[in-house]
Amino acid sequence: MKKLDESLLSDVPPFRRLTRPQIRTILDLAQPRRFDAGSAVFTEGAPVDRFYLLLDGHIRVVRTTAGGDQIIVLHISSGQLFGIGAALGHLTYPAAAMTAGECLTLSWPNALWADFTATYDGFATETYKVVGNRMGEMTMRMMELATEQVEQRVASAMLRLITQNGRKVDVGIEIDFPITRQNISEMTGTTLHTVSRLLSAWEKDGIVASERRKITVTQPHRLALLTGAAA
Amino acid sequence: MKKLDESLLSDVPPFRRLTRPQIRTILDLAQPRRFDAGSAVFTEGAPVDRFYLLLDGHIRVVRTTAGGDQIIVLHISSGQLFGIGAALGHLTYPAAAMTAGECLTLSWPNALWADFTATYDGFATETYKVVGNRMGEMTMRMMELATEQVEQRVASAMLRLITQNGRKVDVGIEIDFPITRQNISEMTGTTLHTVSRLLSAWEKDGIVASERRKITVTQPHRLALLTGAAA
DNA sequence: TAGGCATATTGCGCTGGATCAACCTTGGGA
DNA sequence: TCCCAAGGTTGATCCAGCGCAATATGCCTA
Repeated sequence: MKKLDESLLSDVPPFRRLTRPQIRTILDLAQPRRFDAGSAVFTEGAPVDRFYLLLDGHIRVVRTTAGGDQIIVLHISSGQLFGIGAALGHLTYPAAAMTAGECLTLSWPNALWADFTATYDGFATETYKVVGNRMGEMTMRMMELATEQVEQRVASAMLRLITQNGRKVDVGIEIDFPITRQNISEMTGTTLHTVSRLLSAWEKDGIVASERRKITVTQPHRLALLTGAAA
Repeated sequence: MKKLDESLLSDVPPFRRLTRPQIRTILDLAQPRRFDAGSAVFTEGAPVDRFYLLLDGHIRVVRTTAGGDQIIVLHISSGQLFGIGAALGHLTYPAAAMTAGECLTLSWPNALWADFTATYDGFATETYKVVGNRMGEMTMRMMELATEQVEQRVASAMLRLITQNGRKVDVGIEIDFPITRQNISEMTGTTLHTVSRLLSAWEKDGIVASERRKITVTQPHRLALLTGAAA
């Protein structure tokens, strides 16, 4: 196995304040791994034994209800830690991590979590900042689910996707990973049928352009209007 | 101001592993305060300057949407830390803390957070365990909002209330603080009308008994059936 | 004791969006 | 080259629960 380059971690917030030798040490302890599109990095309920860093690709954090419905709790984009149950006292993962497209990860055994936080200044702080942000996003989602109409929720979800996972292309901003109507319905608490109808309508209005498993937002500002301007 | 007794903190998870002298030190740094029912300990968007411990009473963590709707994110019961934006890198409180009934709090300036976590073994770990639990509860709520019918959501919310904030009385389990139909609707993303109808129906069936601002669950197991047995 | 406000109840009509159903399109594998 | 499974579209129907409205009731203040 060839050595990992230190530059991999130098831009990742939790590691940003570290020296090259420190990063070298951490990399040498890491287990790199590649995942195919649509596979599970870990599953809901599995024992928390490692924590992960997403080097490349996109990951969906997914929970399944007793009734069998899946919902997408959040998306992880490259450069973020995930599966950090160790930091929150979880014994089992509360959700599954599914790859959206091919992914590269690093991971470390749980036992190293305490070492990292104790040894590397800023590691804990930066990590918990991420946790804080995710909690903030989750409360936003809760508020939307509780108070907004489906169209507004879907518009909000799409805006969040292009903000966090967008890639600029000539006709607008494209969601950086394969995504289906079904996926969007799992993010917004609706059905793929309704999402399909909304996207069709928006496409007719020139707000979005979509192909199979791919969505591009051509007029983000108009999408933003749909978000809350109905009031 | 009279001295606070050390026994106040000896049963609170984050402080449980500490010695008496350590607790003495922490108490001497704390600012105690009493709040009337229905007042705000802090408001959404206010700068995070202190973190709090609820000694007695109950607190609702509340966010308000752009459209003016309030939603209740979670409830804090006595013995829990809250307003711990300091631990998550928040500069402003992402939600307001409203008292449900009279409350007693201790609070410390943010600057002490780093001291506490560094000095007192287990303080950080225990605290982040609480954060982990709250995240878990939030994802549960999101799943319910996204996939379940109103009746199931309200039943789940009521069960959660009596589990976390219930007091055993002779006829059943009573919610330990004043709560209105409106409050419940703000927890479940519905209207006070629908909640009122549901409670009326349940009362007729002998599942709950309610007075103004007070609800007692007389048959928790039947409520649990309503939660998911509809499938 | 009266007045006023917060809380709760209940009826009615309407509609957003789920459900059911049929069919189309695309791309990858044999 | 053909097949077929995954993904997407669109029409028709139905109903849970929201919005609106009117009324009731307990509680606090003066």
